[in-house]
Amino acid sequence: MSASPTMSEQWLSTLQNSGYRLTGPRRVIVEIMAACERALGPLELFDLGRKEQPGLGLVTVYRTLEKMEELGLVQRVHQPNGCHMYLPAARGHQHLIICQQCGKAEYFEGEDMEAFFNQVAGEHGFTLREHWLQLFGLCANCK
Amino acid sequence: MSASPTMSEQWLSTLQNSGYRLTGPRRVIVEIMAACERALGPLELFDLGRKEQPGLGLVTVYRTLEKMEELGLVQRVHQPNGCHMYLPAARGHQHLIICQQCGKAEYFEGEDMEAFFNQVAGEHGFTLREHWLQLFGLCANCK
DNA sequence: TGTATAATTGAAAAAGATTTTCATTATCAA
DNA sequence: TTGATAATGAAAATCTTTTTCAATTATACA
Ligand SMILES: [Mn+2]
Ligand SMILES: [Mn+2]
Ligand SMILES: [Zn+2]
Ligand SMILES: [Zn+2]
Repeated sequence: MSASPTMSEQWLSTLQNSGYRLTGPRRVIVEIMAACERALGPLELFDLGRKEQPGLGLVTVYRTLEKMEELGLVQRVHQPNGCHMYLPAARGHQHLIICQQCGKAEYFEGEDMEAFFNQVAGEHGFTLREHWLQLFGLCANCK
Repeated sequence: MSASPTMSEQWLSTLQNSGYRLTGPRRVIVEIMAACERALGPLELFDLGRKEQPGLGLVTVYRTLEKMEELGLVQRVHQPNGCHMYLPAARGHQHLIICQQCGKAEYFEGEDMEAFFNQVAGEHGFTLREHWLQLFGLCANCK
């Protein structure tokens, strides 16, 4: 009777099945991100990771984020200042609402908008290839 | 019989009326941006500007963009890589559709969406303070 | 018209975020 | 157990943007 695999175990399997090796630093980073409810920047993740893995390098954080993004495990959050933060990826295509105070992030769907976006693009003679929608505000706790 | 003021003359007046001085470098940057139909990055703007004003410094480009943004003359375009580009600002709140090939940008309205965004925020317990919507694709020329 | 003052300029240095290089170490298939 | 090779972290390099600073210039006003 084995318990259902945790999120971080799933992510580690995904990495391994994709040909990546499982290492201490990688495990720590994956475990933190898989359990994360708010957007984290590379430096924040680095600081959290070092508590578990003192020798951890910031480069490894960047490299692991890159792989997790490539595998669709995490997704980038665009910040107004240009820096990026990361969140566990939503399944399917979803959009984000992010608390400007504490970083808490939640996903929402917007199927109805996709049609609207395509229509707008068509009216301007554009072929739509990508879109970005993020809402910013204050979460229930922070307001 | 004076002709109606050009866009760049208007922008220069706005700068002057806001207490900023009119200088050669500033004029050149304003003239390029006011006539621009595609999103420009600071370095591109710098290269264009140097043709008119050989001694121009990149710092002055950044500083002038900052002032034009503050006065609502230009608006930032967020790029996926984190860097910023700039466009003449739309009047009122509009959204952008940008060509990934040539940078051509057009505005579109989305009043109907604002209500939807507020509803989404409310459902998640958030108070909405800002939103970002940008569409990316290929313009008629580029596809 | 000069002149004083404060704004503006560009070079250079600094700051930050991210990426690259490289020698060493660790994983894992055989 | 071992060997090929992936992964690591330190350090250096990149790239964009900001700050500092001494010299120059626009502009209000005498
Ligand atoms: Mn969407
Ligand atoms: Mn941005
Ligand atoms: Zn919050
Ligand atoms: Zn185009």
